[in-house]
This record gives sequence, C-alpha cells and structure tokens, in this order.
Amino acid sequence: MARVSSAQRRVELVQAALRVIDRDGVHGATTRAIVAEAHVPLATFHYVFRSRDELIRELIAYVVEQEGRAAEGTLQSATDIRSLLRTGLQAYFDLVVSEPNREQAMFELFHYALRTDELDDLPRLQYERYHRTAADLLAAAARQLEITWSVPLDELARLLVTFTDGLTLAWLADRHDAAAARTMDHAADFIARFANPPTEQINQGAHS
Amino acid sequence: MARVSSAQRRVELVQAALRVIDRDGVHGATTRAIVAEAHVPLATFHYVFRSRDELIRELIAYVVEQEGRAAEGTLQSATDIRSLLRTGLQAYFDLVVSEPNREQAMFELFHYALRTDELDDLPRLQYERYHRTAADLLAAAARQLEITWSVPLDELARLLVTFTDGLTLAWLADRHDAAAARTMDHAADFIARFANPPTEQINQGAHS
DNA sequence: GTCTATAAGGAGATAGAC
DNA sequence: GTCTATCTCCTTATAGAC
Repeated sequence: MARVSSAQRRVELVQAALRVIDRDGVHGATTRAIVAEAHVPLATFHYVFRSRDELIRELIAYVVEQEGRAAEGTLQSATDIRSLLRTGLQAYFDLVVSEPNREQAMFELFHYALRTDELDDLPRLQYERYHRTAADLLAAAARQLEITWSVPLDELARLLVTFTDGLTLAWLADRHDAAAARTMDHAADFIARFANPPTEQINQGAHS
Repeated sequence: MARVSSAQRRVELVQAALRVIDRDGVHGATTRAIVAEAHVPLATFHYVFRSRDELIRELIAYVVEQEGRAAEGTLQSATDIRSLLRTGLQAYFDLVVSEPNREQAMFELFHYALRTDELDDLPRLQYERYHRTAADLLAAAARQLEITWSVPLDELARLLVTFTDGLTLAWLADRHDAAAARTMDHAADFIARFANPPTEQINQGAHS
C-alpha cells in the first residue's frame, strides 16, 4: 500500500464506515467490516483511530455537517410562503425516499450516541445543528418573500424539525407515500400561518 | 428451581429483557444479560425461545400493546378541545420525562426491527397501533366535547403521532423542557383548529 | 424441565516483524 | 507506515448429564 497521511486515512475509514452503516446499520459497522470496505488491513484502523467509538464520533460530526450543508442549497423560489414550505418539505422527503437507509442511519447514530457514555454530548449538537439549519432556511424564506415570522425563529425551527422527524419515522415504518404527502400539506399550512402579512389560507375550515 | 410452564418463562424473560433494554439499550440485551436479570441459567433461554430475535419479536409486541393500553386511560376532561389536547400531550410528555429510557427503548426497538430481516414486519404494526391509539383518543375527545373533526380521523391521528415522535426525539437530544412545552402549545393549537364548531383561537396572529 | 459445560465464531484491540 | 498473527473477551446456541 502507498503511504498515506493519517488524516487522509481517517477520512477514508469514516466514509467506508458510512457505506457500511447505510447498508447494514450501526450494529453491522464492526471494525472488521469497515476495514474490509475500505480495503485496508485491520491494524490500520487502530493505527489512525484510538477506538471504534472515536471513529463513530468523527463520523457523526461528518454526516451531521454534510446533511446541514445539503439542506442549505435546497431553498427554491415561489410566490407564497405556503408553497415555498411545501416544496422544501417535498425536497426533503424525496431525499428520504431515494435514500431511506441514510436517514435511518442518522436515527441509529443518534440513539447509539445517546446510549454511549463517551458520545453522549453528540445528540445535543446534532439537534442544535438541525435547528440552526431549519432556522436559516426559514429566515432565508422570509427574506425572499418579504415576510416576517410572528413567533420566534428558533421556536418555528424546532417545529419544522419536529415535523420532519415525525414524518420520516412514520414513513420508514409504513412507506405510506400519500399519508406522508398529507402530513406535509398540513405542516406547510401550519407554519405558513405564522407569516406576516398572511396569505389567504387553504385547507382550512370545514371539509366534512 | 421450581418447574414453571414454558409460557410463564417466556413472560418472565420478556420482562427481564425489557428491564435490561431500559437500562443498557437494545445493544446490551444479550441472552446472557437477560438470563442474569431473570435469575435463570443460560440454557433456559433457548429452552423456551428458539432465538434471541424470537424473544425480541415477542417483546416488541408486548411493549407496543402495553403502551397502547396506557394511552387509552389518559383522556381527562376539559371545557374546550384545545386544552383537552394540551393536557393529553402534557400527560404523554410527563411520562417521557419520568421514564426517558423507556421511550428511548421504543425507538431503538423500532430501528432494530427495521434492520432485522425476521422482524421487518413489526415497524408497520407498531405504527398502525400508534395511529389507531391516537385515532381512538381523538374520537373520544370529539365525543366528550360534542365536536366533529373537519379532516379524516386517521389523517389527524397521524399528525398527532408525528408531533409526539418529533417532540420526544428533540427532547431526548437536548432535554429542553421549555421548548418542548412550546411545541406542545403549537401542536394543541394546530389540531384544535380542525374541530367543528371552532373554539376561539389563541396564540394566533401577530406576536411580533 | 433444569442445569453445567462447551462448541463455534465474532468482537475490539495489540505485539512485533518488515 | 504497513501488515500478519494473535490475545482476550464476549456472543448465540447446543449437547448431554441429572
């Protein structure tokens, strides 16, 4: 093998581990499975990482950051806030549908970190990042459409993440696309109601 | 050891396994840890269960059913639908706060089942049960206050579960009680808006 | 039905030659 | 820096005596 810097080896192993986790879950991401995926001998693992959990820590930081960046470029354009929100939710959902294992892996990593003493600071950071990303998107949407939000931005951001988490979990359970679409409709309506000045409401009032 | 029926041994082991999972996570629920918790020799495990996953299957059915039953007795009384919903959410949240490991375990079991071939029918059943429980509660609330829902009950039930899941995950991550309370305020407002006849809205319009 | 002993294999981590 | 061989421990599951 060519001699490679330790820093580069770390990145290679993190990315290999991520592929293994997507495929087999956090449980399947043993040091042996990771080095096989990366085509390096087992000893290389412990040459560049002190332990498996040290890799998992770096991996979580990597994917959370990556997911945050991916979300940033998502904002499209629309004439009203409701459709802007609905389109954004759809873009997120399409990503989940196209790569369900990835989102599943994010949840698994979250729960693994919650249960692991050396990693139990990560869940908080993970959700801080989610909430910050959501807040950034909502702020950008407000700028684009020249509206303001009638509740604090971080409160609205937390609501948005609440919706995406709940949406994703239910869809992973039953793969019910139409139900997910209805949930997104309601989520968009709901958050759009906090825009000032208001747009006319749809999906409101008596349906029955 | 006294001779005990196989059926009873199964229940004992499931309950012991549940205690281990609450304490150490699904990952820590090895056959050895379970039999130690139940104070039986290792061979007893495989005398009554064909495999570890067979126990996990029975355990998931057990806890999902148990959680469903627990929710049923939850409905309190109130003069308007918004406070009834808010109180119900608070009751759920208080349960999460008092036993965070239990709710964490439910998520872990869900993701474990999703990743395990022999168990991958369970997540769907788990969410069917959640949705049915939510629908039952919303129907009972409507009867109690003599209102009707302006959207289909199962659609509303799914929204309620979306909220509780998202709420729980964020709280497990950052333990931010006040933010969780605000999320519940919004969730109650949101769902109450689908009641006919409507009650007057609070927390609506310009706060800024 | 209950138990001890053990099979058979996978895990994280390391020693030490090159 | 890289690699083979191995240590030590823990896993699920079973054989077979009582």
